[in-house]
Amino acid sequence: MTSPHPSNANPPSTASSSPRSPEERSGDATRERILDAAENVFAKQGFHGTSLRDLAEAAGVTRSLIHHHFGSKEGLWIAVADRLFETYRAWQSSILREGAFGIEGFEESIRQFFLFLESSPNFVRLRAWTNAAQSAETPHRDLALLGVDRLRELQACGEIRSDIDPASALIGLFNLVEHWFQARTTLENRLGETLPGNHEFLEDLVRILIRGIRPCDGET
Amino acid sequence: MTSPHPSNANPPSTASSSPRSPEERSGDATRERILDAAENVFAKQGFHGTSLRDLAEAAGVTRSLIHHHFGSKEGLWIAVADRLFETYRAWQSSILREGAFGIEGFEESIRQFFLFLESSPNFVRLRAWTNAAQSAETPHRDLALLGVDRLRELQACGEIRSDIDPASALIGLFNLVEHWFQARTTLENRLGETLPGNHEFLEDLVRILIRGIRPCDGET
DNA sequence: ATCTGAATTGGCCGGCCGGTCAACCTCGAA
DNA sequence: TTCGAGGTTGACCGGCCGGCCAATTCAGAT
Repeated sequence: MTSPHPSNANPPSTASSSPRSPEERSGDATRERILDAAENVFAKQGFHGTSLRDLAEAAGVTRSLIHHHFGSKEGLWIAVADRLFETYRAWQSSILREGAFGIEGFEESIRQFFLFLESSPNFVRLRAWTNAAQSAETPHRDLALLGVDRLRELQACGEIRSDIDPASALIGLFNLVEHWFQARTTLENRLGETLPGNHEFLEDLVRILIRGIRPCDGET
Repeated sequence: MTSPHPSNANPPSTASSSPRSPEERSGDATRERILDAAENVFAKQGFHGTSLRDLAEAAGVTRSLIHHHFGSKEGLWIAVADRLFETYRAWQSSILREGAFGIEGFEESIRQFFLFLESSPNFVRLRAWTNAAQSAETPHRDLALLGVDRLRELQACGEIRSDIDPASALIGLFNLVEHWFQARTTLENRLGETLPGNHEFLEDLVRILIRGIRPCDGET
């Protein structure tokens, strides 16, 4: 954003903490309000299932204002996706970089990723929409490949069985956790009370995956 | 001004531009043709991303004809989904009922399900859309619960470790396979040539899952 | 030959879509 | 006090949407 006067970058009214103030004329606050509302609506209805009028009503603003701040419906969608994905990227990066090494680090990654998705239903649903549309999406090759490298190191140390591709293990981890939340509604319909709770499933999943990728006794 | 005399205003009888096939006047054949085309378009673009005009053009018919045969856009969507889902149901049923017993039967189920999804990309994509929309969908509780029972029997025989919920194992199986195909495009962007091929991933997946759910030596 | 009913068509409708525009409001800088 | 820039609004546009309908075609029964 090009600002003609960057020297004085104070918030306009210092004590505007009241959330429902009708004199909220701050562009930044309005942007945030639109983003928050759009995130919920887009996550629920997808891009094509959502109209600009839906978004304007949810945010309590006029259509023109959305266009003023985000240029177009697609611009708003991208802004929503970028914000959600940036949160995710930061999370994943911290998991991969500061996570403990060894097989315990792998287990911890599963739990962390599970808890993150559990706390971000909008992210899960937006991912489901982009999955269905098979949209290009930002690559993040670096982080994914970093994860594969981590597993490859573990494999070299004999912590992971040698007869599987580390990429398969990584994909399995991410797919299992992500699809658990994406398919939860469908699974509830099909399994009813037989469906495990979130934490029960997480523990079973960790048990299965950890034993599944470890070498057998005496195996290198 | 619109002419209020529709009786003989503009006779379009002379020289119809597109010569339709003379024998193609069978209602059933047309229905099938519309269903086939709609399956491809819906799978690619989803319900809200597809217009009746898209569908008519893809099927080579007029909009009115679609309305005549299926009542509405939603009726066509449901017809497409029903046809795909019925194929899937028959498959799953045969897998669960005639599949070999024992842990080999479980392994065989993974492979069968994998091959089925590999051969039905439209089914995979339609499932992705319904997942994202979290639409109700037909329950099929019976088949899912039958699978859980199968695994519970195996667990009682000591073929499956006792410290996991059979439902978790079943969900893991289905989620892994289905999400592999649903997320394949995204994974290609992220992993590039590091992404395993279909069959390599299937074999790794079987290895991980089978060892992951088996009891340890000496364990009941 | 005639009738009949389903298959099929083009044209039309009201309504919603995303987007644009000129104006208005508000407030801080000059 | 003036001024201007950004925030905000409502009205408006052309176009596409799903759906509806009267008219036409045609295969097969009578």
